[in-house]
Amino acid sequence: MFWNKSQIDTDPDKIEDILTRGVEDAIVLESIRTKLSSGKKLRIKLGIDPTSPDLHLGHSVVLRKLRAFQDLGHTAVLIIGDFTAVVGDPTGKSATRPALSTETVEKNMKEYISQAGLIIDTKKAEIHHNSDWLAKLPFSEVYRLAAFINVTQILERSDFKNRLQSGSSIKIHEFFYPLMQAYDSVEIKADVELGGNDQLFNNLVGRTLMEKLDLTPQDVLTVSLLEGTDGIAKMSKSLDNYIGLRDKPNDMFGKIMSVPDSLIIKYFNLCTNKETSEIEEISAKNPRDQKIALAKEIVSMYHGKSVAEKAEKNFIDTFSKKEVPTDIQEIIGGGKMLSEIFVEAEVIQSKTEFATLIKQGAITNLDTGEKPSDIRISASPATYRIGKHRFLKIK
RNA sequence: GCGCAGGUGGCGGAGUGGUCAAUCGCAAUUGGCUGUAAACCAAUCGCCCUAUGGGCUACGGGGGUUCAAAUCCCUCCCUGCGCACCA
Repeated sequence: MFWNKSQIDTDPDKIEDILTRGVEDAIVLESIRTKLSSGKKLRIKLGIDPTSPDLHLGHSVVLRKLRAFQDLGHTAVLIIGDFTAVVGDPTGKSATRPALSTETVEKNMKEYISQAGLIIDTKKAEIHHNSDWLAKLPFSEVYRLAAFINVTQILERSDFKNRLQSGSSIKIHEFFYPLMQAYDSVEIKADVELGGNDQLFNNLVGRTLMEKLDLTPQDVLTVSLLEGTDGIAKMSKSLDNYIGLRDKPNDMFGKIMSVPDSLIIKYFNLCTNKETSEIEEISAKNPRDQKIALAKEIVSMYHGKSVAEKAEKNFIDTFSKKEVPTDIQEIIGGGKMLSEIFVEAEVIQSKTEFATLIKQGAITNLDTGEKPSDIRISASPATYRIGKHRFLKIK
């Protein structure tokens, strides 16, 4: 057996799946196909933005794509953009992004890698910090490289274009962002670079730069961006429309159920391993059942099958049958005011909120079925429901 | 350095001496409808209290004028734009 060959899986079906599922752009498609079929071990680059440590399903899309390459035996090369994070990536932003401290970056990265481990095999991946080479690059070299990149092209990017038109500032260092990212590709000799579709431009600069430096230009494969639970904007923590990979099973299940119907199939395609045929089968069902299948599938992926089944049961009992969930947060009453206990348990923000909720009839004592109307009632042992999905058991 | 325009609640963005805890939109919360979807209707949306009322804190920071300031003055910090400097 020729171990150096046999390590790479060149199954045409798997290759087609990689090239199509969730893929937005493949440049150059034929080239990637050829590379994948060649049996050569490829270096697949993914740049990581170390600004936020919490991964969500949005991040999972590209990581899953990377995993697919790993499964065929290729090398995942993660580039931690520690150097670039200090600069601030202008992509998609309407304003200059603030720089991060190196300590924050390091802390974020540790967490990031640990969470990415839920999807890719981080032990087999090559991990680099781009400060390793970017920080050492002499200015003369930077200057030389900069001559390969055309500002007119960069200005075509809508984010820059908008800022230019509205008269807001664009700093020179922001122009360097694509260049730096491109240089990463040069440095690690990437065969294929992955990214979200919003990164297409940056990734293509990598191609250009490699070509100019007489390297084989990398190919670029971008995946679709995933909308968040609001169904409108790209999933992101700052918009609070995200489903975190580390979310508690019940939360995860609930959040997925709150995703608009129109996105169910997209979620299936981008976030799960379900076969296309299976997805088609599911799409024939009514939306609620589709979504339950989706939620169950995703929760299984991150928490295991049995936990997912429990989450499903919890969901159906609590919301469909309107029963009381089984695993409710518990707290000792100790004769305090109910409002105090609620604040203490962090199910509400303030006593003022408590008063509002009481007024609105949002609080129910599930043991007696009563809705307290007095703000100043004491916390006797009982189970309370606050609004639709907050529960607290007082002992 | 000079000039101009700004810094208001999670965001956008009104308000330019009292009627401002601050119009409005988005987001959020709650109730209704429901599939914890969407859409729609209604209400709420600084904090605290001895609670259809009262108090406190808040409009970049600090100080001042005034019976009274988010609103006027001084000062500092920050952001953007223009000019100058430099080349």
